Amino acid sequence: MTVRTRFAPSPTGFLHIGGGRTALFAWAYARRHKGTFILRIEDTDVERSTPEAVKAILDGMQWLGLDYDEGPFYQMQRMDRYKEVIRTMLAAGTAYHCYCTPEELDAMREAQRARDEKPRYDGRWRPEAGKVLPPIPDGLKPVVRFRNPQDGIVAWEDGVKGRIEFNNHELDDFIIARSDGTPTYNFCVCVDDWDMRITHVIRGDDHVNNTPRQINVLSALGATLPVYAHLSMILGDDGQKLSKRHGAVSVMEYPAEGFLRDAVVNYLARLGWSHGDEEIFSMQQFCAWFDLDHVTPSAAQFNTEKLKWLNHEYIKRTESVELAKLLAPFMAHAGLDITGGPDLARVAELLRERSPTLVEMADAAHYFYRRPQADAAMLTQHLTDAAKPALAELLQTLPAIAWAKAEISTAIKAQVSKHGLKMPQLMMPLRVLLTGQTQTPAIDAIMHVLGRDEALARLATGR
RNA sequence: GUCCCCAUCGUCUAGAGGCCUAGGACAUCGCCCUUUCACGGCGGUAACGCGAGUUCGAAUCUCGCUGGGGACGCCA
Repeated sequence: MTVRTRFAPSPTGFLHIGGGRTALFAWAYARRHKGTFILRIEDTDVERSTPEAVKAILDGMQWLGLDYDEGPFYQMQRMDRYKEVIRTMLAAGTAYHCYCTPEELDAMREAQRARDEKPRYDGRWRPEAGKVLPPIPDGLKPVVRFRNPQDGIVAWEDGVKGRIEFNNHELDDFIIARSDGTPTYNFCVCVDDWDMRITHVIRGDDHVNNTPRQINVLSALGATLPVYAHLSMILGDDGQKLSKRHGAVSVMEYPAEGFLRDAVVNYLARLGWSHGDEEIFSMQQFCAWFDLDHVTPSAAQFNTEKLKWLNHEYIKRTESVELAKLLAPFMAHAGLDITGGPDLARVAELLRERSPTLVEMADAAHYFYRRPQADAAMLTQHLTDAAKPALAELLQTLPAIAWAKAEISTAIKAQVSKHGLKMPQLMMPLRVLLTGQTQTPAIDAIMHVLGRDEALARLATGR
């Protein structure tokens, strides 16, 4: 039997980081087993579903590199099928009409809560042998409820949590079709998973409570049950539940903040799953390794510091030409025109060791494309009287040397020793004049990349 | 309230009864390297929530407690 997994988001917002990881795991499981990965859009909540959200989810998955083999299927386009199944269930007696109004249901729940009971439908419209049902109210459209078994237990061997069981009497007869005839989530999922021959349902933890209901429906339908595997949730950096106030919760905020795709995927893969001591691995490697056995059942806290570290590792491993391509949009976004300046790949090469993200790299690249503003205090501090003669003489010698890193370094060191200075005494003023900063890569490398004319022009301002 | 789930360093985790005086990674601290800051190298601090039990032996199994989380919609 070939493995078939699915990712089934509801299009009510962007693809958040938790959904991204769920998709990643479901995808990886399919890839690992040479199976099929299906994308299904659960848009039966017409009120909240939007085309923009569908696009946002598609964009998020594409950025993560999660390709699907079938779909996207839209539940709204499968209405006829759901209604057909509801008709057969009604006929088979595994579902029935209920004429309770929402107000009636609210009152019922309230009363139960007041009695410290678990709120659940009391079955007043559930047909039983010998039971007399209430008279059908005029002009009221009924909902359809699933006739849930009242005895016994529903249990399954969860792919990540192990055996989980519920008592059927904890469950009530939930609504499978609204009074307007549209089917509800817990029902559509069953029909879809059945029709799409899903073998492994890998989804968020919050669905554990839906699982026994879905198993019961599937059983009533005579369907074979998939394997269920519930992934624990991802908490924010502060240990709190992820929400809008937690900064980057949308997957698409990560590329915007200068994170590399592979780094984010790698990081997500390690949240709740591990392969021994492996920390850095490719997507391909992940697919080869991924298994449910090593998915942790406990919740994981997102750690941006570690993501940054990983991102930096990936930046350090990226070819400078490739890095320049990734960096270019961030330069433009920072308002830096790189045409006419040094080759961006050479700049990236110098900055990669010190830039955990592309945003930070672009930020650090400013002075290569824009002359620094002289900071009076900084100059006073570093451009000392002791350094000035050395600088003046350096300016005399630089025009004549071969413009290569080693030659530049030699020329600087010559002045350092000739004027009896310590290295930093000349390096720091050079650094400030060249970059306007005190923290930069090596001076000789910067001068080399800047080019002789530009370097001399900047140094001349300190004379 | 009821049901369900979870529980190893600050964080992500290794760990499926002896290999654990609990390993790795991020963060943190110290030292080294050094042309500043980084990078890098070396080293350190730091955890099995508590209590019973099973066993010759428990981070690993069982039970209880405590603490977290989730679900209880004509939302998904």
